[in-house]
Amino acid sequence: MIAQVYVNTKNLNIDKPFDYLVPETILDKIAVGCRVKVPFGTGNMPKEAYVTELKNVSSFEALKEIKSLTDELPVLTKSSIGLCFYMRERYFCTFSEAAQLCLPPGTDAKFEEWISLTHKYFDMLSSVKGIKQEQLIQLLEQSDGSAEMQQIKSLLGKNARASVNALIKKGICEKSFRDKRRANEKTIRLAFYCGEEDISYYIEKLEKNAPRQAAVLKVLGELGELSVPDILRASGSTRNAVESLYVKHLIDYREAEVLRNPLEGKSSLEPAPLKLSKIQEEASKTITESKRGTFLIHGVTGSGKTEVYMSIVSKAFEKNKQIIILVPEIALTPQMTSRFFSRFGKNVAVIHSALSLGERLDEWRRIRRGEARLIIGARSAIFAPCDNLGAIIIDEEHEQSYKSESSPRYHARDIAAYLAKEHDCPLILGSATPSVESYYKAKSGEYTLIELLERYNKRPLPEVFISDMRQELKEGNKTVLSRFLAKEIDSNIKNGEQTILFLNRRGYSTFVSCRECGYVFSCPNCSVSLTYHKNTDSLTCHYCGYRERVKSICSKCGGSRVRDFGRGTQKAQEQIESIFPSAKTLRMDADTTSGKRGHEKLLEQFDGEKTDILLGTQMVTKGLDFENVTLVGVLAADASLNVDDFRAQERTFNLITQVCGRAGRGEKKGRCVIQTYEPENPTLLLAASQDYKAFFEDEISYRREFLYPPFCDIINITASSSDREEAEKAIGSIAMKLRVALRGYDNCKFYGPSPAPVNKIQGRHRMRLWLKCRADEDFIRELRNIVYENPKKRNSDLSVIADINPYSMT
DNA sequence: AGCACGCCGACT
DNA sequence: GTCGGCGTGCTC
Repeated sequence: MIAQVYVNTKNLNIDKPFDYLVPETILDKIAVGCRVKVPFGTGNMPKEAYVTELKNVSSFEALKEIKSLTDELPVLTKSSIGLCFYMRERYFCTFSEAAQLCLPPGTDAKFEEWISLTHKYFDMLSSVKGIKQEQLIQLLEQSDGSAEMQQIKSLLGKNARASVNALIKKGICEKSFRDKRRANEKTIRLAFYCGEEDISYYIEKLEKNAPRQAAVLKVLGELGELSVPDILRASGSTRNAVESLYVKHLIDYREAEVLRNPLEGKSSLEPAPLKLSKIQEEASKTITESKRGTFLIHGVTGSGKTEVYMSIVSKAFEKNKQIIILVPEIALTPQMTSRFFSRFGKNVAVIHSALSLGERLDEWRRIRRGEARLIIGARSAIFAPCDNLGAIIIDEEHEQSYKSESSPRYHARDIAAYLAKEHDCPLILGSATPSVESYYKAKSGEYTLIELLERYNKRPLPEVFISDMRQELKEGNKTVLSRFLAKEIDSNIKNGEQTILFLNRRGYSTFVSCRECGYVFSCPNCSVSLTYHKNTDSLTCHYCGYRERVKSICSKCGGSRVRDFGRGTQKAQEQIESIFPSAKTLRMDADTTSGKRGHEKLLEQFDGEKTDILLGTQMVTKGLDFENVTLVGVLAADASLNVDDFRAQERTFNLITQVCGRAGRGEKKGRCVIQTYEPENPTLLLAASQDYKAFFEDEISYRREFLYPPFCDIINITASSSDREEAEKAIGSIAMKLRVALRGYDNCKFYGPSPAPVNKIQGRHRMRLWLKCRADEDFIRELRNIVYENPKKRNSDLSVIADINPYSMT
């Protein structure tokens, strides 16, 4: 038998099928989707590879043999193999880069090459020639006869391999390979009864003279296999007693894997019966009865989307199917997951960023075995190894976090669409503010639109006020708070109600500049302005981490009027604390929520302690649900409105909608204050009246007129290299070929090539070419050919990245 | 990528 | 002669 495999590599040159002979020993075990270890290349270096096909003939003659089988059972399902090929085409990545996302976490094999001295090396030393060979032998002698190839390379430099080979030929050295795995499944030793007679026979027999041993057997008889500590706890016996039973061959041990369930210890509550409103019931019915297709649930905050999801899950469970629910990482709070856990108990697998590698592996295995049937997780959970999907749900589908910003640059929505089609199951998108793309598809009939526009408890939406900050400035108010907002906060503090303030900036201020010449302190590596951090009194680059001390003298003109510009959360906190000295204020941003559970801890603090004001960045806009919050303030709506991006209006609308959703979730009515220097802006006005449909109509006509998604796809091609000329040359040749090749396509528009908005990151020069087009299969294939046939110099660090419908153009 | 092979100049 | 730098082609 012959196996066709793809090797584990990021290199496109070897990302193609290779054939290997299947050895007799694994003939009955090997299957498509298994990982194998194969000798690869002239050096026969061991490499991990994925079996994609089993066959009887090959067009190659000199086939090598597979070295060993890694998995007893296939790790890649048929469906994930198809998905990997799809991603390989669409996202310009290798098969194995795509496969990595589908595979059990932390189990990829890394191989080390070790060189050691042979037993008889001493007799051959006379044949050693040259300094390098002597150096190598010296190294090996000093390190107990063997060393890792990497170490040898760093000592001997480029021709290390030649010297090693020479010594191997002479019989002085030999090479071997060791493999390393990151997260092996944790195992535990279980004891079980293995006597010949019925267990009660021995219990009776031992009762008199060895009551401890009898007790052990009793426990094993009742509970089956147990770990030794568990036996001792349950029987009150001793280690000696257990050992004696082992010597008597009445018990034996076996290794078993331990599942570290992250939900362990959390109580499983008796689920309240699922009560659906008529509208919810109808929504759920529409979806479950039509069995396939894409559904967009436009559900305002508090309309009870979650109940609809639960009902869909229940129905899928009845048919023994699995379900994936994607939520933004930030929404994976215990608050939210415990609702699903209390209803579906041990069937739930939750995948979030705070899990350890081992915990992730355990969850993966539970899903693969079908023990976990409801999978809740962020973006990458879409790759959960389900072979029996009954539905995929993407909550808050407009969220940017569903787009991967590193290779493979996929969008979870696209992957979900592919999988839903493969498994012939429905895909459900849910949002209070659907992405313009999805809503357009729903309106044009490609998706089925389901509207849940009534708040569950008929509670009114918060009242929204707009504060004109120009007026404030004119009248001498230079603080971050308008007088109206300040008054509202004050009355909230007096009433013992809580306030959330949202500021779309991080750190102390955005940038530092000289007021005399206008010079902006920027990063020497990345050409972006540096951000001032007060706690370290330093300027930091948010791209590369570069840091410098703050200077009081301008480095360009020598002027002394160097000031920070804009207001960040730290500065706002200071001002707010001085305006309300008796109030308790908490700040929430990337700096204060770092570390495991940092985010969670902060929220507990806000909920539990008597905190008046929560001040923060993006994080405060999402998923927080506190009854006592009755006032929400957007300190600088302009900050997100004036970003150089065609989605700026959409983002601002979403943001304000979400922020407003935080107010008045309890009995009391909420208020929301939006501060801006542009109070007549239509997006702000529509956001204030919470009119999504009107906003959509505005936005879609703008997208149509200026040709933006959904009326086109955007493809971003970035060439970067530490050699600026090389990056320029590469992007230039791609541009030229693209222009020729795409002449036949309508509606293609080129922009560039030009330096990318951030034209240097970590010493690499970045050139950008982007285009508007229809990214269908043919187009992508053509693009793939052009991007990758680009001749690359041997020793260059040139990289060319293509990104379909990126969210960030930096 | 990582390796071998082959070609060329510098030096024991 | 031969060591070592570098360009080219191949990996089942």
